[in-house]
Amino acid sequence: MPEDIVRALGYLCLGTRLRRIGEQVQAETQRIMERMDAPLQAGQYPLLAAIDRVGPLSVGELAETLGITQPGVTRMAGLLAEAGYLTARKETGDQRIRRLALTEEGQALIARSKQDIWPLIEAAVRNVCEPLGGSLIDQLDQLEDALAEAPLDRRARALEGQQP
Amino acid sequence: MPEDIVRALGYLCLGTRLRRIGEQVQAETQRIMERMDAPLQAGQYPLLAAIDRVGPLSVGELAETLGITQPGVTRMAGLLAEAGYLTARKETGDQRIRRLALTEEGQALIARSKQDIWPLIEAAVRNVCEPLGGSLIDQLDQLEDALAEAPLDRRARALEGQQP
DNA sequence: CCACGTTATATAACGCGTTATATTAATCGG
DNA sequence: CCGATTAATATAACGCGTTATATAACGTGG
Repeated sequence: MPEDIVRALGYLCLGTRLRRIGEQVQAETQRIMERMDAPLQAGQYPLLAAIDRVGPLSVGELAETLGITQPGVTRMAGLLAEAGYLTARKETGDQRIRRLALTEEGQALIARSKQDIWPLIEAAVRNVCEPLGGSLIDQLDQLEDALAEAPLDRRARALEGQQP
Repeated sequence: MPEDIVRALGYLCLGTRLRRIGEQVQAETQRIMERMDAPLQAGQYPLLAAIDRVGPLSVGELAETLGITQPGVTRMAGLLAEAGYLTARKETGDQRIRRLALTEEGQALIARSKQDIWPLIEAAVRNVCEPLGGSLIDQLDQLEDALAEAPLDRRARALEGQQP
């Protein structure tokens, strides 16, 4: 079995490595959500959660809140609107601004997620992260090892039932 | 200024967040490399570095070593070959295997990178990471704050000259 | 009051990862 | 020794981020 070069290069490949671990975590999160019949991609929930938390937001405000660029928000919001979870209406006063709000289905989806799905995901991620200690690189090492030993969806399954 | 929802959601958005930080780190690394006239994308160097380290590798071996999927390697290797840094020749014996080796230019690029570029990048990343302490989430918080205060390329500029 | 700069959003093209599937070479069992 | 299975790579299509640029609405100064 060949060595993991990205891990071996350490600080030099930190960006590549964070992305790689992030993709892994997100893919495993996705598997948990599919098992819970969540209809969206894992990365789409933060947009809905932001609106749920502070009320209708513009495209630009969402970009800031989510930490991604404006074209990314425009596209993601388009998909969520098409799927029926978001509506847009032009701001009265400033017609440039499109204010995005949750539809009934959007609100229902968030309610269900908060109730049944997010606690499970958070417990699984917490479960894999909490034993970690030491420096960031050490912790990422340990995180990857821990994920290899037991992926999140397996941990989620093990934790089911003992959640509130 | 709206709150950062991905940060606020904590463990629930760990995957999204690691990807986001990884993209940021890689983009800043890219800026350092451009300033040093490095001809490639930051993410392409691990492939070359792997071959430099252990000699010519097959597509499958590279996928394992890099921790990405085989189609990703096929494409990246195609681009690097087109750019003149890699050559492929069929394995004598097993004609299915394409063994990838560095060209003269590839070797020269790696030599220059090892000499002038990688130490600078590693110093910059180490500079931003070493002050971090505490749990993984805390460390990622601090990492993002530290990057916001001074991006890697600025740190690299400050560190230039005092590198070996 | 309107031409011009600014702001908000949209569109286009690309980077780099993924999954699913096709293609070709090797191997194995009857 | 040939047909079926397995293994290695390639191709296609998509996800989700980016940068660069276009469009449309707002505000302002000559």
